[in-house]
Amino acid sequence: MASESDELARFIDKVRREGERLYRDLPWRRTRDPYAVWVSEAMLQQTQVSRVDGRWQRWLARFPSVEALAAADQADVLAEWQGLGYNRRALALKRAAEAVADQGGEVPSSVDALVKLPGIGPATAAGIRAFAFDLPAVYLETNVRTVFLHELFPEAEDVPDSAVRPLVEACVPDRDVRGWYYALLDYGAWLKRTVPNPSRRSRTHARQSRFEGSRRQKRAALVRLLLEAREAGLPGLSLDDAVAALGAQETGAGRPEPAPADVEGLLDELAAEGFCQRTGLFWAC
DNA sequence: TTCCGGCAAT
DNA sequence: ATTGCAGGAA
Repeated sequence: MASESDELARFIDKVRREGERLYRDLPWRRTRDPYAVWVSEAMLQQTQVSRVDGRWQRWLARFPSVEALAAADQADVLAEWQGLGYNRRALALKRAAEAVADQGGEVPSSVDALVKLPGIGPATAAGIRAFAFDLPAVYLETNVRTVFLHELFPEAEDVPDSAVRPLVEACVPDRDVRGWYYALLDYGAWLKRTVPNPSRRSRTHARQSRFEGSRRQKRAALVRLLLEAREAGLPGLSLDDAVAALGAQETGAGRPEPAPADVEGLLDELAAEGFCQRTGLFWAC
């Protein structure tokens, strides 16, 4: 009689086989340097492998260690991040590096210590544990979720992570945690190109609001303007220049130009988040 | 729950 | 024009 553990054992065998068949020799799999692995995890949050490849190498060449990143100018860090998206991740990574450097420079390996660092949540903490330290971890992210839903919840809809997580936990191997999760990631990534995205049946799955014309797009444009002003040797970005640039962007796209007060509000929010500092009618990073 | 970037594939 | 991405924080 087929027990639940038999089903799980067959599942594990299949994932191992598929993982071997579909193995991706990604650059960040060729290092065990915790900092380098951490940077890869941070970059890969909501960002495709194809875009991180190249940028990860360039980042490590420029900021080769926790100490180097901690000592770097934040604006340089932000500039190096451009194109990866979600600028907050760069700020969090920089701040976390400063915290780790203050604590002696060793990247922690416990989930508790990792999650205390800005920008590191349960998934990233588990990724660092598994890939850098080869330690047991419950790594539940989109590719892993895809595999479990496809294999173990083939018909279910609106599946909560609370139903998936115990299974992920039950599958954590005694040895080669790293290889197990590589297999899950590679099989999951392949599944999404092969069958209708199983992750869509997760309760976690959410559609994102439209980017074009969004507030998000304006924020990103302002960050670029701040970096350009700095690059040009200016004391900062003036409200007038920001209003003009954003106005041109919006008008060119057939949208109404934002009011100066709105642009000022966006800049002040960026300042409050630590992207820049305000002095009078100038914002500098 | 909502917000946060940017891009390639479709 | 839509989709989804090795998620985290407020």
